[in-house]
Amino acid sequence: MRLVIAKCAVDYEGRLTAHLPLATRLLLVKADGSVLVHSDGGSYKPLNWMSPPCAMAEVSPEDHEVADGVTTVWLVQHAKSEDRLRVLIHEVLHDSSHELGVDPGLVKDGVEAHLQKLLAEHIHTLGDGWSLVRREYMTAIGPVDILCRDAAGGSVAVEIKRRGDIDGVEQLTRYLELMNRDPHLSPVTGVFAAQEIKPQARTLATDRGIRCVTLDYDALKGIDNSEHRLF
Amino acid sequence: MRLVIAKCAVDYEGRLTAHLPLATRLLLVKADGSVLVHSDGGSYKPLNWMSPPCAMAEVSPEDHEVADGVTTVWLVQHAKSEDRLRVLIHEVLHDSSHELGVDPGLVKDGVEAHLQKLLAEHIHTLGDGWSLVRREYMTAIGPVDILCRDAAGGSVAVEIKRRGDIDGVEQLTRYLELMNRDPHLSPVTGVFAAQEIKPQARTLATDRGIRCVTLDYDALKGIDNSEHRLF
DNA sequence: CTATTGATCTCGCAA
DNA sequence: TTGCGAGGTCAATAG
Repeated sequence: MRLVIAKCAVDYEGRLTAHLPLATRLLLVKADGSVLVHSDGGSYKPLNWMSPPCAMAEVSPEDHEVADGVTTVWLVQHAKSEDRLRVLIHEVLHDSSHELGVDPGLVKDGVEAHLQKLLAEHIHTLGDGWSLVRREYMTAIGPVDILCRDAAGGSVAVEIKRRGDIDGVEQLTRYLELMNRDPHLSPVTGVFAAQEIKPQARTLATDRGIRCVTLDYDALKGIDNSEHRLF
Repeated sequence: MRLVIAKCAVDYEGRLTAHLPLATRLLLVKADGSVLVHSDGGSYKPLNWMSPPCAMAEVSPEDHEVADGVTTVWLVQHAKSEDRLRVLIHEVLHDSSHELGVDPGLVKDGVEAHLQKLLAEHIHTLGDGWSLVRREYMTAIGPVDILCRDAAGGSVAVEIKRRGDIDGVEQLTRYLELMNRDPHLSPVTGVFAAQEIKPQARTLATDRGIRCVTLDYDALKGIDNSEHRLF
């Protein structure tokens, strides 16, 4: 990893065109050749960047650029597209390189995938006698999060969100419409499950005969832990 | 801006829980107090981070952490939520600070707003004899990107996306439903225009009688340039 | 202030 | 490889 603090201007051409006027910024060159241009504020998103796979070459500035005070030009070209970045460097204030090695990576907990897995494993929390058919049940317009059967043997499509919004209700409605046209599945009822359900989404869902269930992530994890302890 | 290369482990607690095992990484502390943890690969997204507003404090490690080899702990606390980041530093390999000043910011060109402007100016690319009524035509549920008339004088609502997804078709459908209730406008047909249209979106649109058009940004720009050359 | 929507989205998973 | 949905989404804009 190479860290450069430099007075520079940057031009990007690719999916869009973008330009950064002359200022002092951090240029970060990673081991895979990718480049990030960061300012001293904003968020974690760089002002400009090039994603891997790409290659960086230091080239000589053109005459008019030399006249403007440019000393070096970094030309960063994406390997599989026409995306390219030109960094016009006027002055280098810091330049250092460091060996970091491969990162073991991030361990996450608490996102929707985990909710889905937990609910699938404990589908009976939706009702006594309920059973899982499968997760990510594929339909022509996309996968339903969970397909299961209620105590009476009726099919139930479950849509899971971390935050239950109107979009999620629309999505589930589309699935239900489609699945109810399939005589092998019909009738299919719907359950909208989320850690938090917005009032508008709840109203819309209820109006369409979709049951709303608020999920308690910690409680589900608790069930999971206590069941594991049985072994 | 402070740049630190250090052997460290990181724990995040907030909207989710995440952990980074011990490894050598870049710690980037910006002027607003925000912190980014970068590895030597991946893309522009940090492995872990804290967004402003937040405050960073160096605290003493606990006894068991000292036993593990921790020399310093950075505690980064978000100002308006319970989000916090703990960086357990084992060894500092580089540490430097730099004054960057305020950044003038990025200038962009080629996003959805430009597509809309270009298509409005060259509405005849949708069909001979077509004419623009207006951009951002206001309805009770929001603005339709473009309202125009076809050669026969029929009203056409155009929804523009950079990438055509199912959401965009749903949006256009809602506009069409509403507009077709207005006797002054009805009948209104729909055009779904995007640089790239997903198969599922195309299927849904076609099923609803909405025409799909793939936009070529460079071609539209080309038309624009060649027309400018006439003056 | 909240709500909506685009993004050079990025990232991960599954067909 | 490609497509699709989630994201600690972020960030800009409208209401």
